[in-house]
Amino acid sequence: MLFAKVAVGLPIEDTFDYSIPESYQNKIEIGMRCWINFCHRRCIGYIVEISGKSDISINKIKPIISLIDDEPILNPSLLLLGKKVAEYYCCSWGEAIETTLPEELRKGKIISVPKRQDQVKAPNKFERIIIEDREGFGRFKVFADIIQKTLAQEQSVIVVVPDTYSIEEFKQFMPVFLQTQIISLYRNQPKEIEIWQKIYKAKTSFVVGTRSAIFAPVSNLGLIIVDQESDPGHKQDQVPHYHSRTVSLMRGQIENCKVILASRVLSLEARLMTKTRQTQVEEIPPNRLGPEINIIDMKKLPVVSKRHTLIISRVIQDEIVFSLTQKRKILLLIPRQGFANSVICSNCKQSLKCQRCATNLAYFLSTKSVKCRYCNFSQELPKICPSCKAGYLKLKGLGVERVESEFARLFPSAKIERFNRRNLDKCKQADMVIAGQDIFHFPFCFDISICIGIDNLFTRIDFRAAEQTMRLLLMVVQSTKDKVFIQTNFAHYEIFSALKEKNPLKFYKKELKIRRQLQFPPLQHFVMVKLRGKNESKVKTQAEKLFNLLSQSLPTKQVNLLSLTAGQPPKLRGNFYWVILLSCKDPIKISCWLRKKILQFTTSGITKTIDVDPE
DNA sequence: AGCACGCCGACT
DNA sequence: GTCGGCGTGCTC
Repeated sequence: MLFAKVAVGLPIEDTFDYSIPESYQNKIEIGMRCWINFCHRRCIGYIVEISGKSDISINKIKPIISLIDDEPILNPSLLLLGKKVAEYYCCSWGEAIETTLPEELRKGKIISVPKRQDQVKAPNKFERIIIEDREGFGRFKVFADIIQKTLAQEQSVIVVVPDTYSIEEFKQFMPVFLQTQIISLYRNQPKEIEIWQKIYKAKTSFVVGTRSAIFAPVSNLGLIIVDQESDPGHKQDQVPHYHSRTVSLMRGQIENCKVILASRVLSLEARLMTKTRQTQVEEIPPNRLGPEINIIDMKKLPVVSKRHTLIISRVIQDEIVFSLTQKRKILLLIPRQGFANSVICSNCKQSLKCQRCATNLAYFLSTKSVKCRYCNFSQELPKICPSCKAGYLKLKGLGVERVESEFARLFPSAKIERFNRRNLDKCKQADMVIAGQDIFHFPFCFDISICIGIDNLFTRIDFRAAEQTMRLLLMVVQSTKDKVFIQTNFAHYEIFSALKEKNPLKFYKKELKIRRQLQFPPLQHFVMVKLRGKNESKVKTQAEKLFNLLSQSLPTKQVNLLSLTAGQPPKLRGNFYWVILLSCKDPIKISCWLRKKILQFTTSGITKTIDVDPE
């Protein structure tokens, strides 16, 4: 009698034993998919072990219905990677396996894969390399050299970038002979299965893709590059909430290969790694003297009138006029969407709220509508206040659309273009480009850059707010030749003096010190347990109950239970949220215990999700 | 996660 | 009496 241990893509801890019918006994291999009857349903199982015995009583064991694959579609190292991801990110092995696979394969689509030959691999070792590219794009030359060497040794390369646009960008920075070898990979792309299959079959491949590409089924892996490693696009927004940086290091260790983490502005996580001896650090210095940096203190500006608050200060306005006559290229950065942040009643002072979320609706001029930034709910702008039926509605908080219309009025002769990902060519010819943070996905360079409306980026109650703002502003500095203007009400903040002194390291040193004092990431890992449900008070009481349960049974002193708070925002898409925050040195220590606690804590109407290293 | 089982209230 | 609401627990 032969038994297979099978993992399923459900949030359940164990693998399950199934008997293997006679006809499959000499065909079955670890890493194949099969159909099984599980919990009154037919579902897909992933074979992770084959054994002559089982600890489960024989009358409970059901047979495998059928094998889906002729050959394993998961090789041993990908199975092991799935296991590590599950342990670290606190999900089941089956769930982790499923995130490594394209959707059609998770649904049972049959594909043919060749028999895997034993990998003949040059002796390699796990190596961690960190590159900070302060030049802006100089790292691509370094990448091209090492990629070429790796491919020449008949080893595969995986490059992970934060979004699909960056795949194209990466391609363009490669020399032509490498460009032609690139296979783009991202979830739900056309012909995803064919491409996946092609990568599986090839002896070596050069894959460039978004975060899921870290699971590409390449053979003979020799190099992983995580580019723009500090970009939030590297974090998966569904369970398991994995991060390309973390998974790339896991895979590098399993497959004994080089892992390069690179960025124009490194994350604090990567910065901390540079302090250890096992990490090789390379810095690409800027190839020119940086721009002059001007911090405009809005508190010191004269108030013109209460009605007309100035969008930009006089200094900046003069600078723009002058620069336009000199035909210099201007960037106006305003990282806020829409026309106005919120819509407030002049009588009852209530702002328009989303029906499904605890959020303010923002006004969009282009569609003359109000929209929720979280759930995309939108409606026409009401004429009168819906809550008091009196008074009129006022627009508050400037967004990019308002800035655009104001600038068109202020500088009628200038060619102003609002940046989006489809009008690159127009932006290249414009005098002035108005853009949000997404501008930095493209290799633009400006003479003058102006940053406004950034105050609420770093005053957010989020421990990463300062770091993220610094990252954005440093990217502005890197992309500017002559002058940078930053308009703020908080000119005395540390972040600005570090920028002005051109000493970002001063900021990062201090920031790391604060994180160390508070025992925050990257020195500790956060683990977030989110509870969600339709009934507000029930979510709250259950969250309190779970919090108390956890506090009574903390496994070791290394695990800290930090807080129980309402979600941010507290209501989203009709669900109320409560969040329990834990911290620890090593998530693996926490996840097994946490999963058990949470699995035994079942309450109907409430969904729990775990996010390790939340953004 | 799904889905069956079981325990209570409303109703022909 | 019994239909169905949802809370609880199991899945090889």
